[in-house]
Amino acid sequence: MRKSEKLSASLEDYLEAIFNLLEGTSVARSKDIADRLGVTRASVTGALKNLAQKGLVYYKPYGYTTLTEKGRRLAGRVAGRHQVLHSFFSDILGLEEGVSQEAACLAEHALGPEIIDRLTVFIEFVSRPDAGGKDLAAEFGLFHQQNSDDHECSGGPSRPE
Amino acid sequence: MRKSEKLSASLEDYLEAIFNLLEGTSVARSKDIADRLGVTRASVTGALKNLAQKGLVYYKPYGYTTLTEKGRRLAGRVAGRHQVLHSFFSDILGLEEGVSQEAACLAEHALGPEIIDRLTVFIEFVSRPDAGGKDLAAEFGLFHQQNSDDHECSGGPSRPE
DNA sequence: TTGAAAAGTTAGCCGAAGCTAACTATATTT
DNA sequence: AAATATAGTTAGCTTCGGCTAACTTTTCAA
Repeated sequence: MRKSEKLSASLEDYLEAIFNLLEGTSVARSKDIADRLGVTRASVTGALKNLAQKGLVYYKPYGYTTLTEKGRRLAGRVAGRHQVLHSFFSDILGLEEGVSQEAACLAEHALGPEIIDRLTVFIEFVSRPDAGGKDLAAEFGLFHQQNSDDHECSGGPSRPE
Repeated sequence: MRKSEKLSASLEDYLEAIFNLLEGTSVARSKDIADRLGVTRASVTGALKNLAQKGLVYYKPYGYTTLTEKGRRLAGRVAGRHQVLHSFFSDILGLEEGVSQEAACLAEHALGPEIIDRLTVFIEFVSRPDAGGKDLAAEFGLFHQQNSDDHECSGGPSRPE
């Protein structure tokens, strides 16, 4: 029962998608997973077989797909990482919803537990009611705004890159 | 000259490695790139051809490899992302050197310019001399330490995972 | 109830990025 | 200068994770 061999980013994505679909009352249909991840149904079938083989989902061709206990735990952790990152990007850095979500999706596979744990504590720290009588996020919002005024030259979106 | 088709994480790693090697007085030998990235020399050859084809490095079999102007710019940006992330993990979250480096390596490919820019400003914000008379990083260090005492149960490293 | 539409599966292909093994070129040592 | 060690290359294989096209199963509506 050890190691679990660490999932690929791709498989983590599938697991997380299933987890989220199952939460939203609806059932985890192959089509929905495909849509959510922007892949074809065929790819989903492949991934499900893979996850089933690893004991993370119950899979039966043409049947309902659900998570095993192990799969649910793992998926929950992935979703948790996502949540923490999203919260940091959104609530603290004050980035737009879309940007925050996308970045959280990408980064959630790259960052290990040490980072996520520490970041969690950091968010807690910054959000605690008595932060020396200041709201750090709000304060940073101001700082950032002033700062961007300094650098903004014309009106267009910066960084054509 | 547009799009540049966005490099894969792997190719960004090669580019960054070459960039770093070239900075450290030494020249970018294939063997060194291989060692640094933990891949075989054969893989390096493949990557170099690929990068050359994209106009990012000058490559001649058995010859010296250097960056083109375009390659240098791009590599610099990647290295910059790395630096920003490392600084955040290390200086603000107070994570160990090793953990910070590793995480920066992995995350640097996932996060877009919006995040990196904003994070840069955030670091600046937190590090500015007059942060309401407080050193946020140090304060967080304390907070985190107390906090971890609460959760630490036995003596061993947490999260056997 | 039957027949089309939608969902799911299968087979076979592709590109990326690694690897090994065997080869070639360059460097170093004697 | 010849021999050997080291660096670099090539060819061919593997795995992963997508894709398309064609097929099967299920669902649903006439």
